[in-house]
Amino acid sequence: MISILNQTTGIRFKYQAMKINSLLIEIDGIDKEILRYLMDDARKPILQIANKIGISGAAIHQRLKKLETSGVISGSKFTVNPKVLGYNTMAFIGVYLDKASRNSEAVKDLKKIPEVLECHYTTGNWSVLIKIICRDNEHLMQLLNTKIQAIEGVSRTETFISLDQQIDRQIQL
Amino acid sequence: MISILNQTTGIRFKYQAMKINSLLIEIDGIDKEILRYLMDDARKPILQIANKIGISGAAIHQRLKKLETSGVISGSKFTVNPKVLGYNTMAFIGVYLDKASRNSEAVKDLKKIPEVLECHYTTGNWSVLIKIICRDNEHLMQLLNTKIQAIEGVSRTETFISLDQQIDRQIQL
DNA sequence: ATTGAAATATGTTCGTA
DNA sequence: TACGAACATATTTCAAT
Repeated sequence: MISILNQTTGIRFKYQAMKINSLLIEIDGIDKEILRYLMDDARKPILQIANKIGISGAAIHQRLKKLETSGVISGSKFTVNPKVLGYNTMAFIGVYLDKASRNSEAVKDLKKIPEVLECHYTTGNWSVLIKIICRDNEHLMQLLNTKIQAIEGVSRTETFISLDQQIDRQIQL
Repeated sequence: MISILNQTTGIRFKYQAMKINSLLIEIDGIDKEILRYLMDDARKPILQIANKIGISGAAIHQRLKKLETSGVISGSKFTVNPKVLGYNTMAFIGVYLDKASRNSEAVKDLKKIPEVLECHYTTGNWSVLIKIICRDNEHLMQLLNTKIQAIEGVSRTETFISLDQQIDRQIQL
């Protein structure tokens, strides 16, 4: 067990140290290498990864199981290209709620809008910042006027259209 | 080949129709159902999906191939949980560039910062809006002071810390 | 933690409707 | 498009180190 000494007060925070230990998972270089392959392609065969890294497939399999049970891997997803389906306009919308306490109800309503991809409870002027995908500007306008502004407690919105997403990636290992 | 008749001019726009055809991919209900399963879990066995939907595995396989070659599916990814690795602070940063023409160089520099997950060229006050993942507030501060502000052309930034990501999903089919 | 080999499960192709 | 059966790959387990 690690304890941290506060230099000013002289008090050791053992509780704090324990909390940090229970949350933080350590992964080594081989784990990182395995994950780098699978973060790029979830269906990459274990044996191909094994050959590239130079350990057996069984070892990779065992490490992956550990990474799953420890929660490092939270799942796998097929990624769909919205543009091919006709969704060309991405936008960020800063939403003002007249009472911050309305947040949880507002989020429930936002979840019902399929075009809403992300919702963040943020510091700063807005109550929440949302990311949204629409077919075009007209669709975006309709959403703002008939869905977002219609949510109880929403007083005002500020919209930023993403003309080009220049970076899109996960955490780098 | 489809041609579109302009009622006013009487001219048929074959070229336009072809262009629309090449961009917009139509997918039917079965495709959507297959994708819904795989967007949730890229490693879900085809035969399990086949049983749930009520068609053969070979048919699913054939449809998936079509969805891949048409570009509807852009890949598959293992998703890593940043919190478990000690990355607890997500933030959005609005970046002002003193010249809009600096954008492409600035993006190159931003790509070199591993903590930057997204970068959007947006309408509105900022030149770009970036999404970033950090270990904690101190790490965020260091990044702002030593990496982001150090990029040539960056005049000012506005930071919004995400205290809680309440929605995180792909386009809904 | 790692291995190779065996056992099981899954993906892919192909002839046919 | 869809099917089922045959075939090819991938995964998981296991005994041993």
